[in-house]
Order: sequence, then structure tokens, then C-alpha cells
Amino acid sequence: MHFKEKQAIYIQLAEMITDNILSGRWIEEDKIPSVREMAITMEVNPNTIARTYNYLQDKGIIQNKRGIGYFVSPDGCALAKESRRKKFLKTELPVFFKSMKLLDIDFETVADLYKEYSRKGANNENE
Amino acid sequence: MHFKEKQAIYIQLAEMITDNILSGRWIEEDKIPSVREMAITMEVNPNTIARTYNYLQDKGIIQNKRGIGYFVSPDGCALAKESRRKKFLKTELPVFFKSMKLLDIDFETVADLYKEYSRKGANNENE
Amino acid sequence: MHFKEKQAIYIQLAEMITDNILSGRWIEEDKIPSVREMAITMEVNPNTIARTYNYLQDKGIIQNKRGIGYFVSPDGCALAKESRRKKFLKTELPVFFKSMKLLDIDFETVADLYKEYSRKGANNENE
Amino acid sequence: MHFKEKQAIYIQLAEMITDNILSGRWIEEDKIPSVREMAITMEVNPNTIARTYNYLQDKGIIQNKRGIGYFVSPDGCALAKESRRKKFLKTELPVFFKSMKLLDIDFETVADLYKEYSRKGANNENE
DNA sequence: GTGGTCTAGACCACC
DNA sequence: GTGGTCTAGACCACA
Repeated sequence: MHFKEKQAIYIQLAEMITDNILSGRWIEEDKIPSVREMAITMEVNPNTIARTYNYLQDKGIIQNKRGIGYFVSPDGCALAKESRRKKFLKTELPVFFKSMKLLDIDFETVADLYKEYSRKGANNENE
Repeated sequence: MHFKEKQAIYIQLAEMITDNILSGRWIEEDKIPSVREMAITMEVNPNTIARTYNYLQDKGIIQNKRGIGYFVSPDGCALAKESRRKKFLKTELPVFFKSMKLLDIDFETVADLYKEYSRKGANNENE
Repeated sequence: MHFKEKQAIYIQLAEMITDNILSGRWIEEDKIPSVREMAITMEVNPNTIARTYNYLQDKGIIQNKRGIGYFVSPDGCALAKESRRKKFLKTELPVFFKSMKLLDIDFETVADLYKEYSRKGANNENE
Repeated sequence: MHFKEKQAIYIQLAEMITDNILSGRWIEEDKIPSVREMAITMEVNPNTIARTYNYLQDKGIIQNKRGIGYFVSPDGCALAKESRRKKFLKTELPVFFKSMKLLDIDFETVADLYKEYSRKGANNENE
């Protein structure tokens, strides 16, 4: 597994897990892999996974059942979606628009790339 | 001056300077404020500014003339724009589209927000 | 440790490390001494080592693994050799030849000195 | 005029002047351009030229005649040649050989490049 | 334990 | 005046 340098590994892992939940690969009430298991598959120190799970639990996206393991919260998907959505609309979008303006990228270019992206995505859906 | 916590100050300063160059507020061959001067206006340690300037010089965006100061490179604006543009199209855009998909935000929503953003931008141009 | 006055210490350290990699004393994927450790053995400030490592990382010769330390890049030796070789052939060699011409030193003199150098080198190999 | 970043400008100027003397373009007892004149042609602060001339005078390569200007010393060429020759043989050559070894550049490669250099040099002699 | 960043203050060479 | 470098010491996040 390869991680970006500029962001904490535990955050990157949290993002990956959230992606899994949002995309429906992990559904609500599902058990997620144990800390040790995850540590091995991700080739990471177990402490790092522990921190990731802790972080997601704080956000209410996953829950711990003592002695059993971690599970996706009943409303995990909704929570994750809501928090990301807020961040996206309030924070990322303005930055995005500002970049477009600064770099002279017009909206039609983006629209075209989006169409292309959607087309590719449709083909890769089962990947 | 207030800085975000999550990113190194020297990087944030570099971004600000790059913004100034991209937006045309600082044009090519212009002298930029001296290390000490900038340190005072930004309320940071001169070492931090030195780091910023060094970082931008490595990227070729600014240049040093010995004993005189730093200047925007002859092709500084182009370099800055090119590097940002590449990052934007190859890195940020796919992430952006992926987020849209995960969060069920459709393209028209974005288009509407863009129109709104542009309208506001037009009014604030002289800000 | 003694450093030449005319070149920044952090650069001299970078050269030493590059030498170690080129000569095969440190091989690819090897961990290199931690910042603090190196600072002690070299009797310099940790910041100076940090600068050296950062400089080499920018060149792709070494890599950081978060919380673990710095390692010689997978292609560190090749990168180092390539960059030095280019510098040598394009920059140093012409200067060298120009000096020979200006100083009326003919090529055979150099060839003789090279033979002598090689002979000494052979004896000192296990040094 | 463009200068390398890593060496003081006044030193680079001194090297250029020494080259002129060694190559016979400026011969002994010749007057060399005044500080101001030189400063203008080189696009440099007069202080910098003054420092260069001072530096060369310290080495005995040029001499000042009050109110008239600077001249190449009677034995300027010999002095320059001797000092450079010593530096070349004791300092540069060993470094050069060491680089060759480290970079796996064999002597024949250098010999070939030298032949090529000489051929080109012969054609450009009047340049 | 690891490196990353920042401050403070100093000294230097150079223009 | 300019930037470049180094030391000293501190705090932080991360593995």
C-alpha cells in the first residue's frame, strides 16, 4: 500500500474506509476488519489503524462492540455523507472555483471532462 | 496575519505569493519584498520567509539577484500557472468528480453554484 | 568532523552521503542514520542534517517513511550517478580542458598522473 | 552578462580577466578598462569591479598607477599561470580522478572527448 | 522513537 | 542594504 506523503496515514485510511461505506461496499451494521487484520493487509503499524478507528468512532461513523470488533454505525452512511457534503459545498467548491478562475479554465472544459469521467466510470463500475 | 493550522506556514506563504503572480498583482521581473520586510508584515520569523523564497526559487518561480533581492522570474507566471494547472487537471479534478459521485451531487447543482459564484465575483472585482 | 569553509555544511554532507551511495557503501532501500544520530556523529545541529536530508529528498535520492526514518530510494544510486555524470561531462570536463589549454598542460602529463593515481588507488583499496 | 549563482560575482570577474591574460588577449603592461567602464560593460555595481581589481592586485597580477588606471603586471601572466597551475595539479586533478572512478568513466572516454574538444577549439580559435 | 516546523538570534559574504 | 547559513531550543504530529 502506498500513501501520500503530505497527509497523515491514519487520515488517508479513514478516507478509504469512508469511501467504502459511501459507495455501499460496506453496509450499515457490517463488521469491519479487526485492527490487527487491517494492519497486516495495509502494511501499517497496528497503532495507526487503532487511531483511524478511533477517529471514525469519534465522528460516529463506526462503533465498537467490546470484545467483538468495530461495526459500521446504523446511520454511518448518512453521517459520512452529511459531513462530507457539508465540507464539499462550503469548503472545496469555492476553492475549486477560485482555482478555475486563476488558471483560466472555463466551465465548459470542466463539463467536458466530467462527461468523459462519467463515461469511463460507467465502464469500470464492477472493477 | 492568520494561518491555517494544518499546513506549514511557509507553504501557505508560497501559495499566497503564487496567487499574487497568477492574478497579475506582481508581474514578471518585479522585485518582491525583502526577507526581513516580508517577515515583519507577515509577523513571522525571517527564517520562515527565507524558506518560502527558497522553495519558490527551487521551482523557478522567483529568482535571487545577489545582494539586491528576489524577483519574479521572467517566466514565473507561466511556470506557476503550468504547474498549478497540471495539478488541478490530473489530481484535483478526478478527486472532485469522485466526491460528486459518492455524495450524489449532480452536475447541474455545481453549474448553478458556479453561476452564483461568478455573479458574486463580478461584483467584488474591485475589492 | 571538519568542513571546508567555502561551501555550506549541509551541501558537503549531501555530497558525502551521495558518495556513500555511489560507492555502494549504502545500498538501495537501506535505512540511513536518523537526523539526531547523524547530528551527533557529525557534530552539527540537527537542523543542518534536516536540511541535508530534505535537499537529497527533493532530488529523489533518499526517501522518508513517516515516523521510521530516511531510506536510500529504490533508484537512488542511479539517480545520483546520472545527475553527477551529466554535471561532470557537460560542465566540469569543458572547464577542465580549458584550464589545460590555458596552462599549457598537455594530455600526456595528465595521462601519466592518472596512471599514478590509479596505482595508488589500487593499493589503498581496503583503506 | 550572466553570472553563476554559487560564486561571488567579483571572483567570477577575476577569473574572466585572468583568462584574458593567460590567453594572451591582454598582454603585460597593457592598460585594462577603468572601474567605471568595466562596471558598465559588465552591468555590475562599480564596487564589485573595484573589489575584483583589488583582489587581482593582491595577487600581483595587475597593478595600479595612481590617477591613470590599472595595468597588467610585468610578470602578470607568469604569476597567474603559476598560481593556477598549482591549484590545478594539487587540487582539481585529484578531485577529477576521483569523480571518474566514482562515475565509472574510463580514461579513454576522456581522451576521446579531449580530442574532440581540441578539434573544435582549433576551429574556434579566432572567435 | 521518527521527522517537520517555527522562533530567536547570531555571523557572514556580498552588492 | 541584501540573502545564506548555522546554532540552540522548543513543540508537534506521527508510527
